[in-house]
Amino acid sequence: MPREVSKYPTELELQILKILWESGPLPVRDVRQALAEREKKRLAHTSVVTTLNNMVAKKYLKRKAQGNAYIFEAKVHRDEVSKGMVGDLVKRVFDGSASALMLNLLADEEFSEAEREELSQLIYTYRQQQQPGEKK
Amino acid sequence: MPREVSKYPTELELQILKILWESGPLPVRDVRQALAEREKKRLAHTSVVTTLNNMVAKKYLKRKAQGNAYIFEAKVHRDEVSKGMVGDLVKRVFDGSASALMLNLLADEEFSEAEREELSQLIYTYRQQQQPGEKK
DNA sequence: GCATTTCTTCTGTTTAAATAGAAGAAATGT
DNA sequence: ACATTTCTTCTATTTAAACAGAAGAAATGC
Repeated sequence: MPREVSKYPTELELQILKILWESGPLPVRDVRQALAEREKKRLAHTSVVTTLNNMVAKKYLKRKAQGNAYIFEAKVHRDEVSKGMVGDLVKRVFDGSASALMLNLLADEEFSEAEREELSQLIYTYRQQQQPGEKK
Repeated sequence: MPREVSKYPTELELQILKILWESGPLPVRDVRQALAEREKKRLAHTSVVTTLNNMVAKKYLKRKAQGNAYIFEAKVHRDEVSKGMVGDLVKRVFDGSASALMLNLLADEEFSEAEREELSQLIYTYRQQQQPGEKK
């Protein structure tokens, strides 16, 4: 059995998703240009087309005709993708423990004092949202 | 240009690393058995061998002769790998913002009240370690 | 009117990863 | 002694992903 289809976007797919999340529906040439400018990724026009069509097949994008060409638009939301990818990492690397990931982040990442302040604030915020006995 | 070698362990490689991190140096058959038991992954003996040797080539593992066979041992530490993979995710998905990942985690993951308590504690702990003016 | 540009669809190449079989060396049981 | 088990090394197969070129339709410049 060979490599299976990845459940989450690949590197290039993610770069394209980011472009479309930020700059709405775009035709191929604009996606290509954004890849060149923002990711320093210089691809042939047809390479971008192929990838975009693959992404439509994978349901990451939808496309609609505009004049004689197509424009492509993200069909998945940024938050679902992030959530899925983080969840996957938590499962695979930290055996399902989100706290373990937190710990790793706190220990390794360089947070400024301001950021640490913000983070503990956030924890309190989310804590208060979760009332005792609340379901779902 | 085709797929490039991933800088971080693939799924199977990670499963093997976890086995070796926890159960020290092991011969092929024990790795194979652990994959079957713990990951429900039932591979031919030679498949495991091939992967282990690839991992030696990638410097993830080292092997040494024991009697007529080899035993394999993790050469990379769990923390470096976790750190690398988390850092990669932060960079690719959250454009380098670890706080954005934190926010995502807090918003999406189901933390218990006790875990939230523990997390805010952790933030304080790490904050205190970082003295003003401290370098590195 | 025709050359040029602009798209699209189809086909093709290359490599990593996943997986495994064949062949052979060496130790082992009886 | 020799069949069997146990390892190893080498070679092979399959597919996804990352590209990109060829061919053709259709709009556009002048």
